[in-house]
Amino acid sequence: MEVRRIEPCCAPITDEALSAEQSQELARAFKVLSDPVRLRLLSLATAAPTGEIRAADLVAPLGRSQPTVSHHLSVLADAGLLLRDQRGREAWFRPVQERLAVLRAALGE
Amino acid sequence: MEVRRIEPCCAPITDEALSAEQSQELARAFKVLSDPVRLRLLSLATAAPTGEIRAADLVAPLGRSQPTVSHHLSVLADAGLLLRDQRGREAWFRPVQERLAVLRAALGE
DNA sequence: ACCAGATATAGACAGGCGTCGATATGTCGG
DNA sequence: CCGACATATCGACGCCTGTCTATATCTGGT
Repeated sequence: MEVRRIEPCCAPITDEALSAEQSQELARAFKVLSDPVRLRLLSLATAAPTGEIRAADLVAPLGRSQPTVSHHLSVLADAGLLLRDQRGREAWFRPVQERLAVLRAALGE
Repeated sequence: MEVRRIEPCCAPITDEALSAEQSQELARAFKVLSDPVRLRLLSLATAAPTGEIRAADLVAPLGRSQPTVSHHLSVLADAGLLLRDQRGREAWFRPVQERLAVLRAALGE
């Protein structure tokens, strides 16, 4: 999907007009959030009691195949929204609040 | 694109896990923001001195055809992010801050 | 009435993306 | 070592979406 790490790129879109490059970068970021599976993964990671989730535990609740879940986790990790922690053969993920904050800030206020 | 009016649908994704339906609705909303042309239209509307923009004035700056611009304006209007004001043969648009606030709230805090 | 301007609609095309099954890679336990 | 488990990668398929040209619709002025 051509995912890039989400970085602060511009003033809130309520403040001033975006350049072509800025709008492209922001659009890429929002595209990461534009899939229901990824949003659920993100919310499940945040809602987890321990603050982290294991990839294998997500396949059943999401009703998607293991490769599909793995794919979406990679997209979220590439964007910096999830931090991957490999422990032996298991992959654990925890959310990175600062990345979400970047997008929230881009929406104004 | 199956665009629906953006409405408050759920607690911030930082607070609790999303249901399948909630994640689908949120994903639809973010999909509207996942295109650079639409983000620019939105920011141009907000940055306009008078607080509104005319469709015809957006074709040249965006470098897209008139039908393409018209299409994206419709998507934004269907989502409720822009309010359409038809004046004779001209179409004027003004941003609706509350819709953006809904998405900002969904990102937490 | 007519013409020019502004916008919307229709249809077509290409590229992108989510999804899957099959398979590879890597890891732990016995 | 070897088998079971966890995850990643590959290749393919189908749908969705952004884009265009061409055309229709509507409005305002002359």
